[in-house]
Amino acid sequence: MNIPSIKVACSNCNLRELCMPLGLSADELQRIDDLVATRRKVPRGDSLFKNGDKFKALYAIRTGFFKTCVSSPDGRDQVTGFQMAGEVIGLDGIVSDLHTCDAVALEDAEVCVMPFERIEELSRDINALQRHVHKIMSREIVREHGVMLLLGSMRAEERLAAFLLNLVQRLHARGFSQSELVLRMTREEIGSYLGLKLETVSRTFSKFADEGIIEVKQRHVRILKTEALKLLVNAPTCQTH
Amino acid sequence: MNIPSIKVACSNCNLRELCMPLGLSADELQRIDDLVATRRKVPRGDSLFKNGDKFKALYAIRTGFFKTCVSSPDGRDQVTGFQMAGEVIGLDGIVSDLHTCDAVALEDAEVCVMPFERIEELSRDINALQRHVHKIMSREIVREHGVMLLLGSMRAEERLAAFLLNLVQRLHARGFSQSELVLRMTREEIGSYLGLKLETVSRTFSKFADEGIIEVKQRHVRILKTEALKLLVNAPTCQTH
DNA sequence: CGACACCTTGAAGAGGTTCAAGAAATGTGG
DNA sequence: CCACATTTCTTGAACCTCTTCAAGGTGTCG
Repeated sequence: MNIPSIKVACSNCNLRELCMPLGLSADELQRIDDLVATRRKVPRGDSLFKNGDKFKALYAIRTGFFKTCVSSPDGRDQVTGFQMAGEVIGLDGIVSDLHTCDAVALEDAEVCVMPFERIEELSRDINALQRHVHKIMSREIVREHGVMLLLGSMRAEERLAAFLLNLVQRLHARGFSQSELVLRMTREEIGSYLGLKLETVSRTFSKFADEGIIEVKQRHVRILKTEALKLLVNAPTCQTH
Repeated sequence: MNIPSIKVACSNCNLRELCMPLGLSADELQRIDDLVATRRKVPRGDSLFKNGDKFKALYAIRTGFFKTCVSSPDGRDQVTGFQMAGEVIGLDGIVSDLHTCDAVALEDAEVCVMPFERIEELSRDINALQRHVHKIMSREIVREHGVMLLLGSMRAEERLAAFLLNLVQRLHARGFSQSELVLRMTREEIGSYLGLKLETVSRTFSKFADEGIIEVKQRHVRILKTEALKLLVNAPTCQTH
């Protein structure tokens, strides 16, 4: 009775409410268990998939932390997102049957492999799953709208403030602290995501620390004044008129 | 026999190959005709939907030109895309049942209203439609990755060059010229999309014109050296080492 | 024709980058 | 377990791109 405990099953996964729809019948739940073909471990630094890889599956992150990044023909690259437990990656591959970005584990990770054919098959039968898949994709579109707003119209401090608030908010939803976090990515990766150079990220961290808004020790960040960060995001270039 | 000619029908729409899947059976095609509930005219300057509106349908653009834009709580806004005939808008509304951006017609437009409930219903039966919906959403995600790369790592000239190339390429796919185009948006809207100020957009247009790469007369642009634009996009800050 | 929106151009200024050097942490191999 | 190599982070100073502010020109529509 302990060997079957290895069995991959959404029904008893504590992340289910993050990556699967709610309110499924017992029968539907059982069928969804079959969705996850296997699990796959990805050691820190390895890629789950790369630009150009054939698209076969979506991946639900069980543990660990990822970044996704695209690169232009001339070698520049851009981090398009950081993903944590319960989030789904691989959506970029659907349109052309090839992945168009790299997904790199920033710490040892494990993902649930959900073959896309099977997702499509099942979501024809289970309305809640169909709706769920649509929502996941729409959520990603809306998230990217937010990043475009950030990249297109915010200044360095606002970008970093928005970044920190977004991270703690997502971590908090997973039971972690609202005020303390450990960055899993380098300053350079943060900079790439935010459209800034690593020096600017570092300087801005220091500035926030000087102002008593946060405490920074390498990758350990403690937020002392959440309100100050929120103010920074919503009140741009100090217009008081 | 001429009143029914008003009937909304994908099966005899010349844009079908842009917004609908290929290789449908006659039967499937007939059922897809029912997808489009109505058409809706949107005069220039009006919104098709606004941030906060209830999400009910996706819209396929039949004629005209749209911009979509999001805005932050403090009033900044960001153009997230420009859409033309054959493209589908409204995907942002799926996740929360509310639209999270505005879709504004930049010229008199007409759209096909496709109630989302009906899309979901039909795509459970017609595999090609299901796959198509997934691809449309994935395509939007990939497009936004490209915009993030542009906003995060390109300089003004590269951004504008990429923007022009993208526009003509899409226009060309619709049977228009490869080298001549009429901008439907203001410099300010271009700037918002590209993360630049309108003056920078204007100056960069002038610079390209001085260099003989394009001709600009207000909103009329003629591309004289496509290759020069492509070079600008792929060869950044003149690194030759 | 006049009002309004849109576009262009110049000059000064700011925010972020680049280049450079050194400090701190991390990992590796003996 | 320590020493060394490597990666990551911080900070300063000079520079550059884009922005801001301002003024004038162009086009359009009632």
